[in-house]
Amino acid sequence: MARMDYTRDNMAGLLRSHDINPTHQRIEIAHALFSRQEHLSADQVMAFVNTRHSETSKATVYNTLKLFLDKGLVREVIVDPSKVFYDPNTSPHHHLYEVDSGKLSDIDARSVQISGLPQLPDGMVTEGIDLIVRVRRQR
Amino acid sequence: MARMDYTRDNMAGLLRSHDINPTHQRIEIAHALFSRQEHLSADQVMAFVNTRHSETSKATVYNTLKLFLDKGLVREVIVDPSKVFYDPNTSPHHHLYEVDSGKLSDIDARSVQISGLPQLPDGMVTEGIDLIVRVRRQR
DNA sequence: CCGGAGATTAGACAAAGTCCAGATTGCCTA
DNA sequence: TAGGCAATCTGGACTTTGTCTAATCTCCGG
Repeated sequence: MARMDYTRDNMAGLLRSHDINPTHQRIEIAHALFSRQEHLSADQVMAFVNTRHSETSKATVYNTLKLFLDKGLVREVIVDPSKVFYDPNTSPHHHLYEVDSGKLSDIDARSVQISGLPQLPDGMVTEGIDLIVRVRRQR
Repeated sequence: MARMDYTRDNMAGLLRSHDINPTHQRIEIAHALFSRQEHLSADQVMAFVNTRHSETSKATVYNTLKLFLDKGLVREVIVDPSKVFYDPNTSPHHHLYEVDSGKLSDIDARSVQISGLPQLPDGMVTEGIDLIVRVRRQR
C-alpha cells in the first residue's frame, strides 16, 4: 500500500483517518514531516513550517507533535540526549545513528532478528523495542 | 573477576587503572555510581555526592561524568528525553526501561542474539548497539 | 447572529547541560 | 621551605529544549 503523495490535501485525509481534526497548522506540520520522510526535531519542524512567514507557534508545534505521537501517526526517536526526533515512518524498523554528523537513518525490521529477550515481569507489556546502531567515521 | 568492594580506597585504584587522576571529587563520584551499581542521572549523582555538606559543584559533576565516559569507566544510557543516565556496568548488556516509573534495569547481552544487521557504509565503525525494551504496566 | 468547544498564541517559566574566568590544589624543583 | 606550574574545581551566567497558562481566535450548529 504505497502512499502516493504527501500533498497538503492528502495530509488532511491522513489526519482524519487517525482521528485528528485537520486544522491548517496540523496540516502544515504533517506536511513538513511526511513530504520529507525524514527524522525531524521539534526545532526543525518549527523552522520548516515558518519559512515564509511565521505561521505556527512553538506551543502548537510541541502540542501537535505530541498529539501525532498519541494517535500513532509518528514515532519518537530518542538517540540524542539533547533533543527528540520525530519519525513519520511507523512501520517496524530500527535506527542507524551517525554520531558525528547526527544523521539518523532507518533499518528495516524485517531483516533483523532479535531473540533471547527475557520474560517480562507479570502485568507488564512491551511498548516498543528500540534498536539503535551507533556508528562513527573510522579514526 | 568479581570486584570485591566499592570502597573509596578501591575507587582510587579503579580510576588509576583507567588513566584518571584520582582526586577527591572523582573518587566521591565514582563511589556514588559503583557502590550503588545503579543507573544514575547527573542530578542524582550531584545529590548523593553532596548529601552531608556541599562538596562538589555542578560543573565538576558534569565534567567528571564526561571524563569517565571518555575513559570507558561508565556508559551513557539515552532512554529518557529529559536526562542522560550513567551506567557503571560496562560489560555488554541491554536495557529494560519502565516507562511509567522511569526504572531502568539491565539485560545481560549473552542471552540475547541480534542478527541480520546491515553492512555499514565504508569507513564507518560501530560504536555501540543499544537495545532498549520499553515496557509499561498493562492497562 | 450567538455561544461554546476546541485550537492557537505569546511569553513566562523550568530543567538539563555548557561555558568561562578566577581560585584552589598538589606536586616538583631549588 | 618557598615558588611556580599544570591540573582541577568553582560559582554563576548563559543556552537550549520543552512546558505551562491565560487570553484570544476559529468555526460550527442552532
